[in-house]
Amino acid sequence: MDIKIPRATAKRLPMYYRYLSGLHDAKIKRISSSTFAEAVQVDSATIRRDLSYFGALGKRGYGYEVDNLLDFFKKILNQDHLTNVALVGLGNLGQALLHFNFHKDSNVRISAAFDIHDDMINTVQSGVPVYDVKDLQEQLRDQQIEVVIFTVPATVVQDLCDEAVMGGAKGIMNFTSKRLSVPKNVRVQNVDLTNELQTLIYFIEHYEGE
Amino acid sequence: MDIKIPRATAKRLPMYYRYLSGLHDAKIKRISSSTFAEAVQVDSATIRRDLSYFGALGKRGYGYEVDNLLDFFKKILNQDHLTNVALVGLGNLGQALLHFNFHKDSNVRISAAFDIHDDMINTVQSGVPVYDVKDLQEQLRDQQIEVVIFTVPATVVQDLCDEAVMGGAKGIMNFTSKRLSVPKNVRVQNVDLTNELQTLIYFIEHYEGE
DNA sequence: TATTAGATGATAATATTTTCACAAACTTTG
DNA sequence: CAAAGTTTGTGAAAATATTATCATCTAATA
Repeated sequence: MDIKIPRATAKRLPMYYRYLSGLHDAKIKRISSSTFAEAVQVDSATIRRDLSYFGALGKRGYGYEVDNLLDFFKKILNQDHLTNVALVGLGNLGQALLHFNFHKDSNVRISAAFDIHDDMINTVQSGVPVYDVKDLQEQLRDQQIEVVIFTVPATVVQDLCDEAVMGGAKGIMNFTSKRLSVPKNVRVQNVDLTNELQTLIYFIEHYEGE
Repeated sequence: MDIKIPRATAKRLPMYYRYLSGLHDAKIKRISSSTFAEAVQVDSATIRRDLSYFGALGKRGYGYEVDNLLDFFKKILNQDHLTNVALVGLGNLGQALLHFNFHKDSNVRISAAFDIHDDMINTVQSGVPVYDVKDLQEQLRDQQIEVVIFTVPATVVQDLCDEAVMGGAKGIMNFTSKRLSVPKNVRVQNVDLTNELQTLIYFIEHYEGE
């Protein structure tokens, strides 16, 4: 279970998992890498390669057993237990994420929210308790939350991030454009929407037809 | 201006632009690749390499002139004119994006929104007119919009995407977990939040300390 | 049971991206 | 103006990631 697989592969795993879930729900029992490939828009050779890092999961001349694969991914992706995460910043985006049902097919749940505004603090929004952002460190520690999502202004995110790390955070999802500096045992995932959009536009202009 | 630069580089450009904007506002005149590197968390050699694809933009023994670089990036990233985009689906996430001010420092503006609900259609939300999603193709064509953001349920996104493409869309930003199939002259950028979060959790569990 | 079509797993070949390391070129200073 | 100190730009090497190929192996069928 401690195999080191390429990052690029790791990034594709949740997508694979998602698709397999769908197949399972549709009661489809087997899948070939080429069919799989078409659905998730990844080359079939890449899929076989990705899966083979974990050992021989498929049968030659047959394909992959959906339920097998799914069980396997469940363990690999920690989908067999619930992961609680904290959400810091209840502006527009924060609110949207709060409503957004991660739990649905991902076993990830926002279990605590933080904000700076008095009228929010100590209320319950979409079933999630809202705490004062001042108590971030303390609450993370008490609730043993290791994953934190930041939807706050870029100007304050580094300070809050430092707090979170002191509270024991191991994973940060950063929606601001500020790049965070963290100890190297902490992982940051940046989701910069403006960035993505600009990249998209750049590609349209400069890589036309490819 | 038609130099083919690596994709990996292209993805970093908006981030560079953003950081340079900040420097400009702070009236900082010069920047070295190593300082730059620390701020955006990219190796300095990578930055120098990235910039060098566009020619010799820096001065040896001195660094890069902020305003020079910025002007350059403005052109490269089409920041010298406004790009209008359409937003399809005004659920939680859609609403959040509508409020979200892309325009602020990016010259990208949501100029049309689409939804299926009667009570939304023909209203103006956050200054943006909302149309019936039935008219997607027609409106995109009329308004010459080439970039479309989808924040709709995964079950309908492919159909709407087909409509958009017929309406002339060249770039799609897809917030669903469904991978879209499009003609190859159309570019898709996937932003799958569940995916990102699961990847983050995977990395925390399996790549501890690195 | 023998045969064949189909599909994986493994390996090899490419392609891409990052990093290293240093000469060349510039700035600054005395 | 010369020497000392910086910093770029880039060739070469290393690290990552993708794609192609093919020798098996399985399932199905006659």
